[in-house]
Amino acid sequence: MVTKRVRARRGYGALLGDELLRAAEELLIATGSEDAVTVRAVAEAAGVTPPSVYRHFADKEALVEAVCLRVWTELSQRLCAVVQEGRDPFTTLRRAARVYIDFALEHPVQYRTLITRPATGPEAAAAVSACMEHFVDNVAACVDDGVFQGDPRVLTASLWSAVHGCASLLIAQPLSHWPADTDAVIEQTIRMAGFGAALASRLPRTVVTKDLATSLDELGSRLSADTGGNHPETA
Amino acid sequence: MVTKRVRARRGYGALLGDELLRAAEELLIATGSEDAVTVRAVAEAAGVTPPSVYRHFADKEALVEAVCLRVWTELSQRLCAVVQEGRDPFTTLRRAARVYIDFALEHPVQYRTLITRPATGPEAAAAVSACMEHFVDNVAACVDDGVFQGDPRVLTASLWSAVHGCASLLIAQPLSHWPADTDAVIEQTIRMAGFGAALASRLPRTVVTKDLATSLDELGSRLSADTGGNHPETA
DNA sequence: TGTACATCAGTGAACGCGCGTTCACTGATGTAC
DNA sequence: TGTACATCAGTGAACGCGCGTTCACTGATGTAC
Repeated sequence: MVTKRVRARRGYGALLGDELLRAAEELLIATGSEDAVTVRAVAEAAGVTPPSVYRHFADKEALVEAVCLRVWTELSQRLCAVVQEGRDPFTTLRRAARVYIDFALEHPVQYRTLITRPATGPEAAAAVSACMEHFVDNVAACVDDGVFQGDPRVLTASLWSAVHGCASLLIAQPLSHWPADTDAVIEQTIRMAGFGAALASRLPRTVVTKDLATSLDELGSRLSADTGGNHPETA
Repeated sequence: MVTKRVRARRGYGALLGDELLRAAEELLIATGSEDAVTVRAVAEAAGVTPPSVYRHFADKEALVEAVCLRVWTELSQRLCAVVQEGRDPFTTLRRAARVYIDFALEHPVQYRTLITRPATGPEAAAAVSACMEHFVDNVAACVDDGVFQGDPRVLTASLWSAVHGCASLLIAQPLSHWPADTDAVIEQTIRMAGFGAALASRLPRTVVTKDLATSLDELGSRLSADTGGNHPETA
């Protein structure tokens, strides 16, 4: 039982709306399960009785949708901030990927809830699209730069798959199946996706494994020499 | 209301166990939601009363776990079949990726349920590990072949991220944000992941976008010439 | 071949619970006169 | 400055529901004698 909330002054009733949203999100975090976010639990966490919730949200669905909207919006803002750092598109893309995964790992339950629930309301749908568009725009810029080739939306779908998949697996699956070094997995995934998207469109449908390996070795040493002899990270 | 089930002959009580499993899985498919799999609903679908379920499963949890085990086992078998086709490791890996994604899209709800729920029982955990190991073994073989470099478990984690992420996004997110051509997205993702894993470990930490693009262009035309002048798939 | 009986598959009714939601209400507070 | 009143934030009690689970039971069936 949480301390009872002091009733808002007249004209300030809307305050409870925010408090309910915060309470719902904290409940989600604390329990790790969307099922725990019940109207009753949220009301109690906010120090209020269940019917009060209905003064601010049409029903439970609207409450959960509002929570998701907050999270999508925050993610979207973070990605936007990355874009505004103004680096070249390829670097920006990799930075955005890292920010995306970090965000997901910082808010595992919220991320899972977001990505599982198709956004039902128009606002939430817009927030999802906004996230997506940050990636698409950046990928299109990579195509303009010549580093990627092909349909930006298809490329984005693949890149997003890798990034989302990495976050999703790290959240969902127990550590036992995974390498201990989470950071290495994230970095490897981002490099794989970025360079893979650049390379895949340039290769023929079938390649001989040995030829591929040899060509990649040559390419690697040439580019390493160009950048001052950095050695590839072959642990 | 489903037709009532004829009571099993004496000594054949275990039959109901299978029927309940099938009923539960069909319910999962039909409704698209794990929440719809209630003891009551499963019992009714099998033409039986709720208490009967407890003659075969300790509780609801055990029932759901058993359903998941079936699905993991089937996926594991399919991947095993791919490995046994006996192609070179890199090709096998790409085939396995395709089979994995196809399986997930054929069984979207089951796949989501599987990947969301950490396997609680020892049998299910073993089935998950088995799936994972198919990939790890194959990736290790690719390392032996020289096409990949680095820790097979880290490489596998990244490859699995891409493959799982592709399936997961296709299942979870509405079509609106996606390119219409699902098949193109899947193929692009698999190529990106495979070639990306091969390339990433060979590149220095930082590369100049322009140099990368030029080098990749050269590499692409050389490999295309080798295989008889196939043109890269730059739609 | 007949019959008593143990075993087994499945039932009917009920339990307590927590859920989302509704309804008529209370009592504080700002405002009009 | 005082007071009546409309408005507003939030309440208390209850509704019907479906859930997982338990319990004592029923009645068919194979088997031992």
